[in-house]
Amino acid sequence: MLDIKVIRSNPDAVKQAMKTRNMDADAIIDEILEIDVQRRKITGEVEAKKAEQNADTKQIPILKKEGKDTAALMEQLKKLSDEIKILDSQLSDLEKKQTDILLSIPNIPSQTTPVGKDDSENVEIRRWGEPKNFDFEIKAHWDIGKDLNILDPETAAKVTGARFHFYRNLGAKLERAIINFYLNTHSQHGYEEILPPFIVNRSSMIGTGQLPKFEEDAFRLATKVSEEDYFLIPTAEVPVTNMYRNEILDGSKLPIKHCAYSACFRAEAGSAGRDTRGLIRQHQFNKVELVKFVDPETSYQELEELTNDAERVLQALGLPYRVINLVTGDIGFSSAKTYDIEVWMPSYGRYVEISSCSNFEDFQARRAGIRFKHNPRDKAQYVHTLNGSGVAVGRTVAAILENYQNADGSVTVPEVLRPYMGVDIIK
RNA sequence: GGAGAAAUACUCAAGUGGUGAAGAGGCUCCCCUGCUAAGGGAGUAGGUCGGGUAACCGGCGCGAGGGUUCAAAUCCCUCUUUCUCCGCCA
Repeated sequence: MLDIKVIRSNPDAVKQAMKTRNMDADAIIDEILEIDVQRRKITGEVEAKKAEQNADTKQIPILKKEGKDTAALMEQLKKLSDEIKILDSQLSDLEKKQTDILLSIPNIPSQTTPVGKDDSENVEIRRWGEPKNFDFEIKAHWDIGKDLNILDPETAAKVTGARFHFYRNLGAKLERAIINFYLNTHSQHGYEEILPPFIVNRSSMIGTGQLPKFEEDAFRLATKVSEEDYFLIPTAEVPVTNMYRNEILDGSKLPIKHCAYSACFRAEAGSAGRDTRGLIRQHQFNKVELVKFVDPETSYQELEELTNDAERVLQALGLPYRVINLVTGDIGFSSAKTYDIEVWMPSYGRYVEISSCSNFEDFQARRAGIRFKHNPRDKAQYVHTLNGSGVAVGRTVAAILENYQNADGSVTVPEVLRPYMGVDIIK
């Protein structure tokens, strides 16, 4: 959420920033400014009346004690009270409108995010590893998985529906090995491991920016567990970031770094027909997420380090990848700057996203109320939040099956995973 | 799922409709002291919103949201969480 004060003091800059996201927000910014003027005017009026009410109300017990008649004063105060009620309800309407609009405006891109229309203009930052040249006809991971009897989407289609998978045998074991390898690696590099709930309430979804705008992408539970709406998490970012919702953190504890495994659930509402085969685009997939809460002054340095931390596991697996800097027209709703890490996928003949590392600056922190103080007497200020996949597990399986496939249909297990798997080869 | 109790500041905790939400611990500062402890004194309701160049002024704020009332921590309703007991359960 943007700070209304920023919009108030610099509306043209905000409008311009939204244009770089391919969003014409001129009308909505003008509307919110008008609401803001109204809101502050009525706030002044109602607070003056409340001050008067408070002062006069205090007179009543004094007058009563003196044995004087309070009927006239009480009648007068009744009128004042009615006026306050009317103004209060106008005010809460305006506040709600203002908040609704603020929640629907995306973050302002960082100055270091390149301006560009769409993903075709994303800027490649670096590459690691060399895509392997195969001297046989390569197979896509879904065919490898089927032939080795380790991936079974057909049974999942019967049991659940499209875009779900059963993993079997060494496939299941490979997925589990990768999760363990990722968590072990990240927790050795200063990330405290978290195993979060996979269901969150509406406030948490708003806190990280999935709601109110993208409800159609989320799985909402139809069964009522409580009065609150419950959602399946689209990423561990949601529960882990919201761990500190409405808290004031001790500044000396920053940066706080967490890694978390979770299953992730996405409706993929707008992606019908895309990546329908294989593990690339599923309604449920596994991911290890990295989340950081940092001092605003260090957040861009922290983004570089977080990206490096995600890259580390791909390097250890020997999977070729590249890092790209997303342009303003391609970054996500809550992000100010995003690096995507794309892994080489032989069957696609190109790099495919396997991690997305973002600095949200104070956008999520303001929504979720996550602040810090260095000193108890300081004014609390918003932390900067960052997160990145470290990395997507299902896509890692796809990349391993394809990049490590052999002419005989078997798949070599990357060396770092062998202690977890107990085998060198899947055949 | 059933029954009961609770939620007030960093912690503990008093407060059954009325002018400033007690008190204690802790913390900060000061005094005393060669230093530390003990002792003495003062401060300490966070936070947020609005106004103001500022000092400051005002509103809100007792788990959350509504309601009653001139006035709500206090009365009523709904919800959330925690605890105790019963039932069920991996």
